[in-house]
Amino acid sequence: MPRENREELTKERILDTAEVLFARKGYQAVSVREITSAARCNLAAVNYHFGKKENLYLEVFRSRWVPRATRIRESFKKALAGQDSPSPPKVVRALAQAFVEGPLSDEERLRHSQLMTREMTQPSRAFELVAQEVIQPFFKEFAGKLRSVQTDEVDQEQMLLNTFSIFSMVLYFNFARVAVSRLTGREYNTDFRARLVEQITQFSLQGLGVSEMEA
Amino acid sequence: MPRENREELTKERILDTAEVLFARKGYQAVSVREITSAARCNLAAVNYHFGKKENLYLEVFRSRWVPRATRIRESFKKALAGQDSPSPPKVVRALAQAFVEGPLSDEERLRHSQLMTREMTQPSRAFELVAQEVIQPFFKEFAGKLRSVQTDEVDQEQMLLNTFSIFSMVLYFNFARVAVSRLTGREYNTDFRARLVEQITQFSLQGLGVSEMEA
DNA sequence: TTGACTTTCAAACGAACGTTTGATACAAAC
DNA sequence: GTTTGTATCAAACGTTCGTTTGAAAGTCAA
Repeated sequence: MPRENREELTKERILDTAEVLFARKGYQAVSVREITSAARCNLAAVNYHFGKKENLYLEVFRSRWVPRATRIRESFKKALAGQDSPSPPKVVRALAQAFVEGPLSDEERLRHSQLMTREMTQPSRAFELVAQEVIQPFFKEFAGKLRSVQTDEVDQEQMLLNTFSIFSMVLYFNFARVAVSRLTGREYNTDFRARLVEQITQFSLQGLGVSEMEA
Repeated sequence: MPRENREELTKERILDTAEVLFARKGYQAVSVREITSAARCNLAAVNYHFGKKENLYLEVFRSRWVPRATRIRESFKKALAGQDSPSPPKVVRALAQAFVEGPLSDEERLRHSQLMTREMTQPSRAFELVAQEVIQPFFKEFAGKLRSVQTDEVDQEQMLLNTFSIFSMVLYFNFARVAVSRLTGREYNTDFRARLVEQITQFSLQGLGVSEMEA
């Protein structure tokens, strides 16, 4: 096995494992030993490849979280491709689908929103990365696509707050899925996810003051 | 100083300190030494009064979080007192106010929603307590007050999902206040909180399909 | 085959962790 | 005044933590 492959394999395995564990338990609750033994490599590998534990956490966001956020965003874009000014219902539905059904696996979605929620409740150095490279651009793009229709009446702050409102649902229905499943008594499967997309879409559209019949 | 007072003082001081730190940094990220030195007592006090660290965490929820949730709920009830079937706008506004302006101080609100968010993303033994004694009853009460107006059209699951949608905003605008402040460029002060109540109320009412003019 | 370089490994480092211990101080009961 | 029970304390317990070390194994160019 060539040198570059071997190096990559261990490093990548560590990143994959670390992301799962950090998302599930949080930074402090995961030990380096737990990561390396789950990734089937030596304890010293983390320090060799990443210098220290904190750098590994940051690298998880750089090399795993951000690309996944990009995939979600691409999925959102693709759903609206070929329409110069898509109607609000289409924009909102595209958003909800990208986040709740979207291109990710179920485990990936959970991981993604768990890591994000952790950074929002307790921002670390990774939050800068997340805010600058992902959230802010995406919010602007989303607000831009919505504003193209409902121009003058709604000022920029209102639009931003509306985006937060929609986004709060998207985030909540992902990270709080245990609680949601428990309280609704419904399993978190394909059917229920479709139902959640419906809920987010309809509630948001009405929240925005847009008739859903425009679609 | 009498025996019972002295005992209580230390124990209560530990609970107060522990709640602040657990909310801010999470269970694992807070050490017993950090708690006891911030509470100005001996290291062994935690084990003497609570047996072990995990019991202290649970007791924080029992003796601090739940009573605070009750205060929020009472505030919500009081705002609707004397009205046998309050209009949806009044119900929703009462909810938003109870959570965003409400009877708590700003720090208390942040603490409250941070602890809650932690339990939703990563349920511990405290989640059972929170779900059974607080969330479920409150959801039922809230849904009941809303349903009294819009009876037949909306089934129970729909009502529950609507409640989740509203609740997601309430939670989000509290726990993600750093991110919200950063992205809106607005300080989290009295004015902005009033603005957030307005946002949650209006967005939710429209989301529920209720004209805000009914108020 | 040698030498330079990269990666892996077992072992150990000091520090910090949650918890226990036994002594001490103190208030109330007899 | 002695006994009983409670609360606090400094000190130490064994364990686990993140990190470092130096040797071993491996790759590849010269």
